[in-house]
Amino acid sequence: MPTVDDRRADSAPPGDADLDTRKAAILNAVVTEYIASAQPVGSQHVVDAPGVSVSSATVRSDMAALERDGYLVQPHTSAGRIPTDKGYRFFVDHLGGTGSLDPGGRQQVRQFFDHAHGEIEQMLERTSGLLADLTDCTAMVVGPSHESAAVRSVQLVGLGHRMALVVVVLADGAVRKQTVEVPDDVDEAVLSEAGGRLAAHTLGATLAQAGHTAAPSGNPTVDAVVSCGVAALHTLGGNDSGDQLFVGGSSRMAAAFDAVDTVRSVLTILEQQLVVVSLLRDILDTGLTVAIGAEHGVEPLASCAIVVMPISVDGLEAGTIGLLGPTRMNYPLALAAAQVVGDRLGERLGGAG
Amino acid sequence: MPTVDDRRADSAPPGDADLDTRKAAILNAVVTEYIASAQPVGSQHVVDAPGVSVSSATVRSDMAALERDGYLVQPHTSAGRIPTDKGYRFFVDHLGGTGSLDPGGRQQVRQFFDHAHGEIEQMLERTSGLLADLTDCTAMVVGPSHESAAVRSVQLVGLGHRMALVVVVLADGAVRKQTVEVPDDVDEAVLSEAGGRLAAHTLGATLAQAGHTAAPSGNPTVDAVVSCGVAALHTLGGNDSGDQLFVGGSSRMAAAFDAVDTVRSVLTILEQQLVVVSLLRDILDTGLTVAIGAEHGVEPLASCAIVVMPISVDGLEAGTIGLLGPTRMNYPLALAAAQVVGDRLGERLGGAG
DNA sequence: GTCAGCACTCTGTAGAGTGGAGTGCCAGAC
DNA sequence: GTCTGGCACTCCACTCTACAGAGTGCTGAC
Repeated sequence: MPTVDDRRADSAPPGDADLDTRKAAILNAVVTEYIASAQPVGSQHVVDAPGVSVSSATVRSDMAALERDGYLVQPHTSAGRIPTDKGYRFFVDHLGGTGSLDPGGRQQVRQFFDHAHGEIEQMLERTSGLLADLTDCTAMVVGPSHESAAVRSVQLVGLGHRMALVVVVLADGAVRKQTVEVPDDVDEAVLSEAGGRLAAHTLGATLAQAGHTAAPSGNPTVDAVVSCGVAALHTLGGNDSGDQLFVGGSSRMAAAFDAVDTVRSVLTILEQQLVVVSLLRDILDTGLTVAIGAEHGVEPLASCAIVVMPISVDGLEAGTIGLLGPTRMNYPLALAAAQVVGDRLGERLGGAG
Repeated sequence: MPTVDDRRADSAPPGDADLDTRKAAILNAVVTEYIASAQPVGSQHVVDAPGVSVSSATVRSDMAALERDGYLVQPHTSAGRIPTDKGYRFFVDHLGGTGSLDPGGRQQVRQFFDHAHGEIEQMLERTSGLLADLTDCTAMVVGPSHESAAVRSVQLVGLGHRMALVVVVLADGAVRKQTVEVPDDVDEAVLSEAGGRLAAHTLGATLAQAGHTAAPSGNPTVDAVVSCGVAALHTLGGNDSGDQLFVGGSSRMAAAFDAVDTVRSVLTILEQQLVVVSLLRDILDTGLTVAIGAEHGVEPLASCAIVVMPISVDGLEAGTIGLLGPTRMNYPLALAAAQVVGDRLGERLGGAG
């Protein structure tokens, strides 16, 4: 009597990559319908899908095969099927993959970038809102890293009360500041002189490259202020590891799940900037555009999928876009939106910096 | 036969203000237990509370009176009671009102401010996290408004590609920047000259006061750059209405409610900076410290309460702290935490600016 | 004014019954 | 070999009933 194992051995080798055309069509239909309805999909619902011109009985047997191969699961016997992570993966890689934005969405993107103005931070913040609106996902936008930007200007501004501000402008237009305490007897002239020396010391290098000491002047007061400034620059250089993250539409996560516990744990992750930024980076580094379910390895996000898209300016990476949703998110839409918005954002950043 | 209305007329005038001592003790006990358990409180649970040395039957009759007067409600006949907004209001105003932070919390606050460093924005951001940790509420921190801060320094920095950056330092240490497009033939010398003229034009005034035109120099190129700069300053002045808002611990809202719909609508509000900032402002303006349920008039937050606390530096208001939780939030704890953290933050901002 | 006792009400849960959606398998048709 | 209609089966979701438990309001006595 043939066992289940025998039967599996009979079928196509489990090395996947290609399902036969009809199975692929069925998987496609199941994923599409499940994304839309969030309900397990039965064989009857699949019968009318394009590429599936067979009866429900045949669909059932194909679905059973898809389940054996790990693309689908049944929540319980005699229920419809829902896609596994592997099923979504196949869908993204070989089927509905990328779609395109509907005309309304394209219009929205065009309007946004036509009217976008203001500084980069503000624009990134609003972009996260736009993406969330377009896709109904939570959007994450990581700004360009300033690590490699050269220092364009260093200035010391007195604030009174023995406090002064070191203001650094980087070549990409980013501004960094750091408050420093200066000796009592410092006047504008000393600040200005010290500022000049700081500038001479740092200009053209990156913040991280700025040395720890500066050449002494004749004036001990100036030297004291300069060394405060150098210390401040160093602090700024050290802090700069943390790229800027803008999260938009976190309320969408509450709409995506009906278990309030899931919502809470996902939100907890989103509050940790460092975790989010390095998560997006990790996904990009593994060469993926979409990380589904357990693929990204962050346990509380096991029921989520993440779409990432680098923002490139003149061929260089200048930030990242991320979209977070349930594993049954609308991948074609999310990919299209991330692509379009990422491109436009890249052009824009290139034009402005 | 006496009607319900007759009975109400018999009891103390509904002008509230004072309940008799035992009723107040009972209300206190109900609120306290409901805050802790989130379950309707029955007469039996109240019997042992301090100030209530009567039998459950008597408690029941008092609770019925409290219900008639609008302090308590029953979710259904034969259930325990839960406090109404009016009940919480009485609790906050006349009963458990303010408490004090437990030693662990006080320690946490001390440590936080001992180790806090970095720029103000970073500190406010982290403060929102601290408050969320202390109170298990979502914390909102509004930074000082820079509207009235005088301009300390204006600088023009070239970025290449016909772009330049106007960098403004305000007396309170805030830095504002705005990218401007400048004519093609501008070199460092022109930028520097134009920067000097901009500074002379603006120094000492607030951004909003900065005039629209500057005195002409002899050099038309410089004048062109200066007028770009003036326009940029004006833009900056206009943008500054939006105070900075930092929201921490929004995941706590998911833990506070079990209806995922409520969570979603509250999160949606939290995403709208403008709404949140003006909400906090409105509450402060009406002279309240706590807004409970419908009191603040924002419908989606009807099941929430908000604790607000101004941050004052040298007697002047320099920001706001807000705590958002369910109406059954721990008011004594929230008030104490807001008070302590607000005070420490005020001292700190005073010392640094 | 307070209290013990009692009848009453309502919820939450467990168990039984039922309809429906969906499956797996099989024998027969192409 | 592949596909199909038919059929028996499974399990969920829903409804209904019964019942224990928590809590109340009322009443008559102190």
